[in-house]
Amino acid sequence: MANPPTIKEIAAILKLAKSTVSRALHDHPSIGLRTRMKVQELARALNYEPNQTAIHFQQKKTFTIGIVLPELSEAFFSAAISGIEDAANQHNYMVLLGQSHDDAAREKKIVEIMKNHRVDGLIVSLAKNTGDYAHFEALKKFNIPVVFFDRIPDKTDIHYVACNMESGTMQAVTLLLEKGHRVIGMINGPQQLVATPQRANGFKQALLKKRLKFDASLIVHSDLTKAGTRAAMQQLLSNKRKVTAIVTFNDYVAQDAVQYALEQGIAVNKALTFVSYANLPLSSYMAFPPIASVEQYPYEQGFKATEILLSLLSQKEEQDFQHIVIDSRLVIR
Amino acid sequence: MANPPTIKEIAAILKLAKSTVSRALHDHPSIGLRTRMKVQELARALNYEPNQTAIHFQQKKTFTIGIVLPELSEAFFSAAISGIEDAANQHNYMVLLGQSHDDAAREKKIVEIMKNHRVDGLIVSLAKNTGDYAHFEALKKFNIPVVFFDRIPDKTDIHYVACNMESGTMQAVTLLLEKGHRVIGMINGPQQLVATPQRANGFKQALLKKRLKFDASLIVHSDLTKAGTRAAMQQLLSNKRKVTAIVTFNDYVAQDAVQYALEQGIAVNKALTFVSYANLPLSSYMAFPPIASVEQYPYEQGFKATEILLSLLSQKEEQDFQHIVIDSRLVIR
DNA sequence: AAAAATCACGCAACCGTTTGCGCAATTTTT
DNA sequence: AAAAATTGCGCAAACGGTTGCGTGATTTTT
Repeated sequence: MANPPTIKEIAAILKLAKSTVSRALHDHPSIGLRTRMKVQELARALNYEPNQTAIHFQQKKTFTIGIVLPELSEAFFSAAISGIEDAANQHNYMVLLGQSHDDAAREKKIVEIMKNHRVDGLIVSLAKNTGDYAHFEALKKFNIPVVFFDRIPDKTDIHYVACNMESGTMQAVTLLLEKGHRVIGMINGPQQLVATPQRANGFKQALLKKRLKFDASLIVHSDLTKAGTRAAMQQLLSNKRKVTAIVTFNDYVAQDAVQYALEQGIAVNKALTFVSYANLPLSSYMAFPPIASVEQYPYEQGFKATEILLSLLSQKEEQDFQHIVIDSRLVIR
Repeated sequence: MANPPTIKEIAAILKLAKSTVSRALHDHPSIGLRTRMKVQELARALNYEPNQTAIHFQQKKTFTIGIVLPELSEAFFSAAISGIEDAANQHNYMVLLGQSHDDAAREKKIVEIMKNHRVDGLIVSLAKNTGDYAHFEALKKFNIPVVFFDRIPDKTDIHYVACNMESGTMQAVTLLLEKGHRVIGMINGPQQLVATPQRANGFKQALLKKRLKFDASLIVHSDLTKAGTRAAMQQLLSNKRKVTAIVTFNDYVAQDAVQYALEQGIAVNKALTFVSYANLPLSSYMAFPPIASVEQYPYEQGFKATEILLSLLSQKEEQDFQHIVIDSRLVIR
């Protein structure tokens, strides 16, 4: 048939009311066993399937969650989305996708489109230049909960899942210290990312614990572009002290930093040792991989964020703001 | 407000009919300029946004395309999905996501859920054990077009986008021949994948062109697992002739093959040269990357598949089956 | 100035499903 | 056997838009 069968058609054939058919299909107790059976039988025979768009419209619920993140082709996010999709699927939710390409304006547009599509909730990892959260605030008024993960706003009146970079960073720096490094640099990320100060703190803590002085000039920042990272490297390598180890913001930064070092004729992981954060499950294939990486559990973050969102959706009342922090962990190669 | 403003509310405030408001918002010519302005002004003031679920229901169209593929965390597919999302977004379509995890049963379930959600069309890359296409046939009856990409069914009454491996393989083998290699092996993939014979053909063609004899024992097969690849390597290296170059099915296979070679004390890319297929955009970071890779254009495949799907959606009449073949191309490192 | 054409808007049905309420028929209670 | 409770089903409204058709008011034509 061109058009799928509807309840109305079933009702007409059986000479019943639409409402009766609807209830029969839902095993409503007020419908007699016989008619219930007849209806279900015919429905099966006709290959009837409820029109979800009608149901969504009527129930004001779409069983769809939107997910907005910077870049699907980044390994970290593709792992996260995998976790999101798995969790959603377990609860029979669908996943609507949108990538911001790290552009705040596009992120805003996507959020609005998703709002109009009436997603039940949103899972978001911020674009790196998102500074204004108005488009997310607006969702609260429409009763669309948002759960952030990884790249989260620096606020407390939100739900989020994140990985605490402090512990992992401490472990990383401690490892380097134990290996004898005394002048350790860090290429940190943009200031507006929450993870940036966390890394800096972990860095300082590790030094503090060993009663070593912290030298602020050893932490430089990259905007995560190749050029930004190269500039950061240049800055670090021109430090008056000789840097023998570097902690990079993530594996992409590590990539570019290592490349720069090689160009300068530096023996990577010998004269200059690298430690990074495992955005990439594939970093093990790098030609000069960092000697250790801080695992950030993208799949788990996505999965957990989705579970929180779904629980928010099932409770009618406002819930307390959920702040789930997964501890990062150093993985030594 | 708890509830978004509706057309009905605007109509009530302005003491107009719903229909008038609707038309005014759409700049329908039969509405006077003054009322049109007034309506649009109020709509803006109230922050009115049409309820898409209502529109979808009414128009029997959701402006959503479903996408079903094996594994989001595989680099190839995550690049493809990126292309799909970009193309869809350009046309104001949304993307519903589902991963089959290479399980035919799950694939079928996802397709059905998407059908019920009334996606306008579907983009699919098959699970590797999908042998039955009934769940896709069923969609035709519901007027939901499907475009396959990369992992496509072996049929002609479908739309698809794929990458022809023959040309790239020829280029790869030709490169090796020009470098002086005379005993070239190939680790090919499972027989049921369409791309497998294509690779074999490209291999033979390249030899033929140089008037060289083809030795069937130099093509071995892997089931794409690590063990399968190692067995294949063993088989190749025990050939009575000394293999000096190997073409591997993809970068994962290359990974395992290279590892095996290193274990055997073979100087990779010196005593034994590797060429592969770039499923991984990140293969450039491998410790011993193949000297060249056949690019398969996942982003472009996804993008093109989406464009085809959208064009199918815009034409009311049945269209001829689209078979787009993108030529693979050798990329030398 | 009367007839015709045009303009600007309202009425009502429709998309498919759910659900509160009402009511007749049947069964149970006194 | 009459009253009360229960059972099984139908009626109709509602969700928020879109659209064909009708109609009164205004403008144009002759």
